[in-house]
Amino acid sequence: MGRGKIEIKKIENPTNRQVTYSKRRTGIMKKAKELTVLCDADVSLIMFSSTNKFSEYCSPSTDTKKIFDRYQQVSGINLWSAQYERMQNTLNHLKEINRNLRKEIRQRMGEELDGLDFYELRGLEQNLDEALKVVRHRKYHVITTQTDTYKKKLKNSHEAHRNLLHELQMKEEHPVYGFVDNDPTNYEAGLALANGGSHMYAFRVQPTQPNLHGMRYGSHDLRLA
Amino acid sequence: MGRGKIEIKKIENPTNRQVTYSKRRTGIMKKAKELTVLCDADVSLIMFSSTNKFSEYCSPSTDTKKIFDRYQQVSGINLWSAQYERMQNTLNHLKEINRNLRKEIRQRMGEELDGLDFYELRGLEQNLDEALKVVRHRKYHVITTQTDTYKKKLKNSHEAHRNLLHELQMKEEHPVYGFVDNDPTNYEAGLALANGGSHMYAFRVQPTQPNLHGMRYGSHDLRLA
DNA sequence: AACTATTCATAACC
DNA sequence: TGGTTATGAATAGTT
Repeated sequence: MGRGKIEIKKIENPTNRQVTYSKRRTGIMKKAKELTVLCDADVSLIMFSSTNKFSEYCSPSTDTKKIFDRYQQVSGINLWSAQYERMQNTLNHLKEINRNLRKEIRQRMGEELDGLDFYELRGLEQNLDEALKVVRHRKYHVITTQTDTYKKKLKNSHEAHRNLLHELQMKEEHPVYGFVDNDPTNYEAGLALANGGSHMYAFRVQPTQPNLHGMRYGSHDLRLA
Repeated sequence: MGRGKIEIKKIENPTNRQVTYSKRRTGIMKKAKELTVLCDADVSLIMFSSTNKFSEYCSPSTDTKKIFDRYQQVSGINLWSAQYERMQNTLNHLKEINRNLRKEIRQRMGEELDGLDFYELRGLEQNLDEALKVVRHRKYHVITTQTDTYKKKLKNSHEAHRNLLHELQMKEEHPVYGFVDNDPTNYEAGLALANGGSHMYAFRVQPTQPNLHGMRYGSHDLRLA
């Protein structure tokens, strides 16, 4: 299709090559467009000339990235750089660690003990025993500290109340008696008064069944493992 | 270029469309090849028909992946960013879960309890307590089972030994006495004999300090967290 | 899938 | 590069 038939082999003259590239590039692009329109196809055409000049055509209905994604799915070839694989490995490694962590937690909850030999069981038992002691200690510490805190708050509250009454008494000359509970041992009731409600129930040790569903323990998101 | 000029618009007849697609596909592929050879260019051509049939051409000197990498560099568009981001998110999510799992384990070991309130501590305590019971029970079960197993092994060993002696006695007429320990309660010593060594030490409960470094508990790979 | 009349792309030239 | 044109290639419609 030209003034003469040509052999399909590399054009050695760089200028000619460039000219031909230019002309044929527009030609193939036109073909790509026509294919897109006539046949309702998705086409991606990427070209680099021998001088590394870049041109592309892509169907208007999509974009190059989408074509690549489809290409990946269809060809099964993973186009991604090594980084992708590295990430995938990291991901799998994390999942593996995750599985192990979950297993350890389950074992620490007394589940899935079948795989453990005597020594592991003994180690786990000792570990749990130690932990239990520490947790108990901590629990007592917390309840004691909080009790102290509330005692102090109560004391402050009493004082504030007293001062307020005193002020009122002074300013309005309307003394109000029989209102303040001065028993310093009844701090729970005093606190309820100070905080304006039954907030203190939160600190009463309730003799309920162990409700671990409400606890964080053993309730992690399992979707990704 | 056919029996008549056609308008460049979607061919509504699906059969015609498919035929045209097929013809033009080979045409454009030929063009791509020619461009590659004549002009020493790198070309990637990807097509999806309206029926999602996939075909591609790529210059032999390179491959689609390389073309995509070059495309990325030249166009500045990061084709993987979305996927990459998704993976990154998954990764972060996993890491987060991982952190939480580790934290839970540490708390189950009696560490890092500062953030827990009274109820959480009480829940943890109860949970540990339950687990401890189960683990203890399992430990006893294991030691009992293994003791039984070894008792049986010992018994078999004794029997085998006796039979052997008996055979020797019968065949060679050289009776050997004073060699067999027939006390069935001394199964540990008997087993040591049967197994040819001090293997049974492994089942003596040693009064050592809890050596948790040797245990799996709390010794996970922390590099990725 | 093959044929062919026709249109189209383009090689050589400017 | 861009335009012109003779020529071969591609292909629409048909079988």
